[in-house]
Amino acid sequence: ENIFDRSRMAPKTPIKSEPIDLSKQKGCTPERNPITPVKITDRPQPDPWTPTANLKILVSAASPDMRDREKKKELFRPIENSEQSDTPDSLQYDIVDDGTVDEFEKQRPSRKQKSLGLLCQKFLARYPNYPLSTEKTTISLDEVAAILGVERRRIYDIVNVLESLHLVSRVAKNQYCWHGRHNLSQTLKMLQEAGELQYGELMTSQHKEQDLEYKFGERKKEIIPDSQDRPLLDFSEPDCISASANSRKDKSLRIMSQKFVMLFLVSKTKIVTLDIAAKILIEETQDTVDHSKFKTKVRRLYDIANVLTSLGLIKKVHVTEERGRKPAFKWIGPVEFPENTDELRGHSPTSDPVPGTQRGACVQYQTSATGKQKFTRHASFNSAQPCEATRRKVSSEPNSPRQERQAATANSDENCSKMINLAAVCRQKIEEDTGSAKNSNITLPFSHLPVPGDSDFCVNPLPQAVFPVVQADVPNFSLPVGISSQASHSSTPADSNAENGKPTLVPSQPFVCFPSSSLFMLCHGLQENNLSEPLPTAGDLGNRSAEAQAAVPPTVCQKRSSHKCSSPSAPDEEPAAKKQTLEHSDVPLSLVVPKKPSESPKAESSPGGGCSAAAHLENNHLDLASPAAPEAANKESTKPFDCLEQEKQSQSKEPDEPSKGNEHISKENANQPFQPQYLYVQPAAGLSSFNFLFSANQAPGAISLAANQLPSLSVPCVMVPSAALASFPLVCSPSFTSPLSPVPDGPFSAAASTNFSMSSLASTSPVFISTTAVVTPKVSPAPSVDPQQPAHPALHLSPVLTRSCSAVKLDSPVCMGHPVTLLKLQQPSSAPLTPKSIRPAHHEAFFKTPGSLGDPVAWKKNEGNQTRNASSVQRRLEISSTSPD
DNA sequence: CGCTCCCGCCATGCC
DNA sequence: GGCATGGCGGGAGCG
Repeated sequence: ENIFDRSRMAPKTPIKSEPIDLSKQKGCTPERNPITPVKITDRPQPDPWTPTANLKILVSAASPDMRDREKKKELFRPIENSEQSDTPDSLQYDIVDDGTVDEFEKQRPSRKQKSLGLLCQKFLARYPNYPLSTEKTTISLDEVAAILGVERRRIYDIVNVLESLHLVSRVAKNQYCWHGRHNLSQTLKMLQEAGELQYGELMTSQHKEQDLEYKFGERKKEIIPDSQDRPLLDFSEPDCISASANSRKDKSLRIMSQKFVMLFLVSKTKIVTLDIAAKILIEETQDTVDHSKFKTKVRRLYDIANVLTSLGLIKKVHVTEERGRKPAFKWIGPVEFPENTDELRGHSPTSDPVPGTQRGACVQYQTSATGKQKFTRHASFNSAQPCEATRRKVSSEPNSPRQERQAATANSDENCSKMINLAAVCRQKIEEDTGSAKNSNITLPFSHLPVPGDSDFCVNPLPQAVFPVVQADVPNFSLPVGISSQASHSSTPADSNAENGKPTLVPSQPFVCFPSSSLFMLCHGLQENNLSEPLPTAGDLGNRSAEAQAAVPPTVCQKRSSHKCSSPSAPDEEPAAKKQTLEHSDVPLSLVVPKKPSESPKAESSPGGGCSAAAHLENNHLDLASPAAPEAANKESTKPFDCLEQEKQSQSKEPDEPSKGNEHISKENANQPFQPQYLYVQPAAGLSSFNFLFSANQAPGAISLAANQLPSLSVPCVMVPSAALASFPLVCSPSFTSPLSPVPDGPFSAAASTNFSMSSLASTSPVFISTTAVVTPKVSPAPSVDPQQPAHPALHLSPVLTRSCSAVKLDSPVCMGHPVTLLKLQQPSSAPLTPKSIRPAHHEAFFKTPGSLGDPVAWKKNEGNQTRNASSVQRRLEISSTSPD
């Protein structure tokens, strides 16, 4: 024990680093020692803090209780130091304590020393933030309780909150599995998305507490009936876990924790006061809010807040209002999540626990290196969780059994409010569907989250994560083909490939809308710039390329996928994407396009017929692009598409926002990213009733299909039945595929992509499929700007992909993934596209900035990436055209 | 004085 | 019935 403590002590000071984690395992971290002088002092003192130390030790030996106390004390000290200080005071502080009271203290450690927050820090210090995927750390509640010197009850409080964020998962009685923060980003992303669905509007609109309260109350009741009970996100644990364990009733603390986090994520200000949060949470749960309940809720929130504070996700602040000063908490964790959490991870280890910093950084980071890492990690991650991984994608939830259950339930149930859960559900479904239908491969990347696409709904993001999508996308194309490709990449290069893949395909598409009945849209995401994030690698290149890619995405994606496999290029691309993000974050996408895919393509190739498809894809994208593409390169090409879309949009627009969004996007895109382009396909042969729009970006695949022979298309989109639509304005499609897709595994991932089958379509109702949310990126620039875009055809869309990744699943039956075959879309190339009006020049004008979109939030422009994209969904597709031809 | 929130009773539910 | 969980709220530490 002594040893243990010591190590800890040393580190104390520097809080930042993750000393904690390391400490325990590694012992002392070098860092620490050096860091604080203070420590040194500490060290010198051997074990005994106080003169009586020795005596104490003896006593403790005799008495377990004493021992515990001592432990506590010691433990606390370190922690306190770390926290409180950074300053040397800590030493003094400690010393003082020791000296003064010694025993007394032991007996009566100050309340602070016993706080849940400190306890949680101690707890966290025992485990690495980013444990190797391979190692699974199991936590024994009894053991931990004993070590930390607290009753088990307290450990439950901590673990429940950690579980809500997926830092741990329950494996069995008394046993929890430590996952660390690898999935934190994803989890947060999911929560953000879920939160937006639930609270987004409210928050967006304003923070006012009251407003919120009211709104929430109303909404929740309306919307979320059930959701409350079940965890929005389930995090399930690994498949492995016994399902039985979970069976119990939902843990309110866990749900509460998630909701609480959601509030932060949705909040513009990132500050949430306890009373508001309590009210909101109470309302959800119950109608009656009596004072006592309120008090209880607040107490719980304190518990949760303490843990979150220890995690470095929030910090306490005070908000002064009319009524006075109110306690509140501010979110200091990551705001935008790349989908990949991984990035962070990579860094994090180094850095520390203090989340704030890192996280914030995350976004920024995205350097190539990071990106790579990410992927890699994912891969590893997946591997780690084999079972699940396969099925679900990694990202989202690892666990499966539960999830499955939930999913199932959800499906059946309907969970309710769909909107709310929609995203999640959709995702799952998609996955499931795909899986079942296809292979299961689907694994999709989705895992990330579904990104919602729309501005409204989806707030988030899409971003990065997406990548996986790509893969998915690929698969989409044609399974057969896709698969091959996927497989290949998966196998290969693995990460890179995967990454590439993701983007490629489908990136993310954002969503769909549709009012009109007969239309069917497919959008790809565009990627927003961000998306790309996934791509880590090359950073630089990436930027541009990414942008370029973004524009191109679809095509690119495909290419990528293929490329990836084959070549290195892939990596680059990804990175690029990221960069884009970084750079342009704002911009989402541009339409343009891209082309280029071919560049690398090939390699992978495709195998046979299917392959051919794949191959085609590339070609296709070309095709797609072609019409546009060639131009695309120029950017102008896009126009046509735009036109179509616009029209549609106009029609569809129902949602105003969307349109706006689009516009915005476009502008942004202009910057660089791509715009999403869409191809409008007239109903051709079989589709009589449907019109299709493909996003140029993604389109490739799809299109290609049409053009080519693909027997069936698989689009990574989601389909929604019109009926469903009615209720909802938008649907996002996740790009399924993509999302995370780490897919390394391969097969599935590909599978993931959804296919739509005509049958589904049959309904005539309008459907939208989007892959990515991309939406609108800023197109405009393209024309003029060529600079960016032009660049890297190779890139591929990655960015887009990313976003799109998040797929949405629909609960409704609608979704599905059947393969659709659109055979006919004729349009192979450009023709279809149409351009109705493209406004090239204007595009910028058209596109509104993100801001215009409704959600400002989304806009985080910053890198933002992701978000933006999401919103795009609705947007129209405007593309700028530039001069195509 | 009031914000925090520790502490532990006790309900719930699995085994 | 025993045990693991975890809801809950009294009431005390602390600023």
